[in-house]
Amino acid sequence: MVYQTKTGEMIMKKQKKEDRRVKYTKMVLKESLIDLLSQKDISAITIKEICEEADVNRTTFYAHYADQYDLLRQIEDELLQNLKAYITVFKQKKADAIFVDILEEMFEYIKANAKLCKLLLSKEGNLDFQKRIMMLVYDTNLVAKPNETLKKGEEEYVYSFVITGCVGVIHKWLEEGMKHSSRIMAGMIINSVKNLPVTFE
Amino acid sequence: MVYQTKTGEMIMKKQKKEDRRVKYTKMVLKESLIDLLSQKDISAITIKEICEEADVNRTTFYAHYADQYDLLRQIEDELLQNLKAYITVFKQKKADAIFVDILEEMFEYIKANAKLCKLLLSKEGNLDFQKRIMMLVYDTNLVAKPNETLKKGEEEYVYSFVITGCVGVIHKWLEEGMKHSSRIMAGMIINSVKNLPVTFE
DNA sequence: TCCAATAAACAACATTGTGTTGACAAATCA
DNA sequence: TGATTTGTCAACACAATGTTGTTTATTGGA
Repeated sequence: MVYQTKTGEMIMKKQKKEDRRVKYTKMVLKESLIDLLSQKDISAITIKEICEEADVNRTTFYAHYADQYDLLRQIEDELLQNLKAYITVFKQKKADAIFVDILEEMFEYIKANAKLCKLLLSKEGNLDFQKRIMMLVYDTNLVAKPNETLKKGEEEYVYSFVITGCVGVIHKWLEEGMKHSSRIMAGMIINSVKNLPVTFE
Repeated sequence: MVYQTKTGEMIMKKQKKEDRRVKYTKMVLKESLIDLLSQKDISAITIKEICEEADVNRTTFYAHYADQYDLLRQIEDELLQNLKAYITVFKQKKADAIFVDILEEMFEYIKANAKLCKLLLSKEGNLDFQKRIMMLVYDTNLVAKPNETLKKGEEEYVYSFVITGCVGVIHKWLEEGMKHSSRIMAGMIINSVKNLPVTFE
């Protein structure tokens, strides 16, 4: 058996091993769904449609995804993973970055992927995606050090408040065509939360 | 023609005129969908299923709703309208109610409808519903008087921040089985927002 | 480079859900 | 009661679904 090595290696191999055809297929299917999503709700999109637009056989679709929702989920995954990687790289490159810098960078990334982000956060969007953004923020330790004045158990609620609040602001920013700069938006959030019983970074 | 009167009267009549049979049909269909929603995602629920569970002919379903999503939307509508009415009545009954009282009452209402609220805010839930809750909060003037220290345009973002933040807190509260009392939750939100550049009531 | 193993893509299939139609029965309300 | 509305049912054509076995492309080792 080739794969009887360390888990890490296995995963590495699996990633590299993706067939050119598979790569292409997945790419066009993703593009097709994103395109259709800008026209109508995911529930109104059929697999037949996605495949016709992508010029891929329907059977091929089923070989990779269970349904439209599964495909969307993987699109979301990709975006979130890329964002995470982007922030990680930024943190390494600029070790002295403070919270506002990282937030600004986050807004920049969202801006660069505005079309997709807007779709995923649109009114037809899924609450699960919002939750996963929250988990990401949580994981990357953007929000930290709950104030000691808080009772135990309360801090979790303040976290929820802040993170969902941030998502709401991002959403509004996208909807209004990103009129303000990333720096201004980052500053606005800092300003909103600076008096909350949590501190950052 | 009977209905050639003032628009107001027409609507009144239309509302009152709902047939008992129609009422029953709509009721069982709503119950059926809510029941199915606790088992699986709305996208996996077929109209056939809903009708079988409700023991209603599929044709009858189509007489009232376009699809599952339309039915769900109307369930949401009903919940939001009832909440709005509930708060309005409370405000009239207790004219000296301050913000924390109204918030508490809101949590009480959500608690009384916990099963449905939880479903609608679950990870499969729709962002549109969240947005409509926000509109409701906005309409009932729960959040008011933006601080004059804010630049124009910024206040809107703080609104978004606060309201989505609140929804996040409600969500977490429901998910964790409503361990804290409504009063405590209301206090927690007040505590979170009291230092924000907005005031309440 | 070539060959064999592997996996992807495809066309055709039966199945299922959809949404609509028209005829009929039951319930409503004035 | 009698006119009207609404629900029911059977049947319909249609479209989307998910699975079958077969063909074709890619990869990695000799």
